[in-house]
Amino acid sequence: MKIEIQDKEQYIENFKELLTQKGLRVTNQRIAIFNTAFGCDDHFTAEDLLDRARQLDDSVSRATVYRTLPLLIESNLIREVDVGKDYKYYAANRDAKTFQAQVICMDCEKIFEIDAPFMEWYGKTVAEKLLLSVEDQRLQVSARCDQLKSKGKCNKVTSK
Amino acid sequence: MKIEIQDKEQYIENFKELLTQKGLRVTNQRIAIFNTAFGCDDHFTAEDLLDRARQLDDSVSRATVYRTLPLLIESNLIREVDVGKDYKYYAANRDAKTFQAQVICMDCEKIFEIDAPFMEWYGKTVAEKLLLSVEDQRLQVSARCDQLKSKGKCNKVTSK
DNA sequence: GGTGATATTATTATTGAGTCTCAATTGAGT
DNA sequence: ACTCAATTGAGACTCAATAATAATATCACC
Repeated sequence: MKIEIQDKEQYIENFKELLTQKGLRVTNQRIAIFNTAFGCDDHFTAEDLLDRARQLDDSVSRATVYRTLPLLIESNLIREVDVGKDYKYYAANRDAKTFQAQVICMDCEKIFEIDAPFMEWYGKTVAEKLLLSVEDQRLQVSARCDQLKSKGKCNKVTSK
Repeated sequence: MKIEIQDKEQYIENFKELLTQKGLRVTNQRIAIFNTAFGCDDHFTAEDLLDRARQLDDSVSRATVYRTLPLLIESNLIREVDVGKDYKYYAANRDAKTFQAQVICMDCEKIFEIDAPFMEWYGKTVAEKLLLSVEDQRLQVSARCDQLKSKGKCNKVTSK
């Protein structure tokens, strides 16, 4: 689909602009990392991103991936998803949607993100009662996909 | 207060019973770790627990703390609290209350736990729509205690 | 009380995600 | 093309947590 490609071109232009605006350089590595991250349809870890980015540019190093991730998050091109594991997941922000709830299957590690505006209000209310100002919040649901598996709909991921 | 002490005695008896029921031994180290963990009024990390347990019994090792923690959790004597840091917090379960929401102050790392039955229902509903069965869930709120600090009520913790 | 099989332990080494250092390289303005 | 500060990759490092191992304690039986 042509529109998708044009979309991506536009996003990469935005990314380049953001870099120059911040006085940062447009390097091959940053572009490779951006293209990889933004091209991912699923949730990915920093290590996933490293592996995939190296397929575009094998000079990309782990340090650069970790250095570029905050840039991509800050510019709202990707989002960080903490599901209580000891590593973080990330996902491309292709549309303007925000999600406040994450459901993760403990078996296949598939992540579902859900818009939960009520929850946002709820957490804010709870925190304000404690005289705290909310910085960030999320509903984190750990689940199992027995039903999905029995229907053959569970995309079991290769073991890590 | 005498009642408190009796309570604790009863809990320690429960713990000893659980150990023997599982065919595990009642060792000095396990008792020291239990006493320390159950005696903590605040939230503590595994490392905190190690330090404090060693004040009772300096032979307690880090590995034993990490081995005993799951036992204490399984027997419902303490609970694990994941606040999105790269280490976990724990807290004694002195009463039968369960909490579904955690508010953590990003400045002083103080943790507030709140009973949020609505949240539990909400998460369950969300997961079931995805054909997933809920294993565990929590509302995680990251906040700042500016108001508490300005009132001198923020118990700033020593820097880690 | 002694004996042996078995748990349990402390010590040490290792893992794994993420960070830091620093010499070498590179992009962008001139 | 030249310059120089920004950026890089490689590898050492951190820190929480886990595994491996060899020493120690405990229990059942005598």
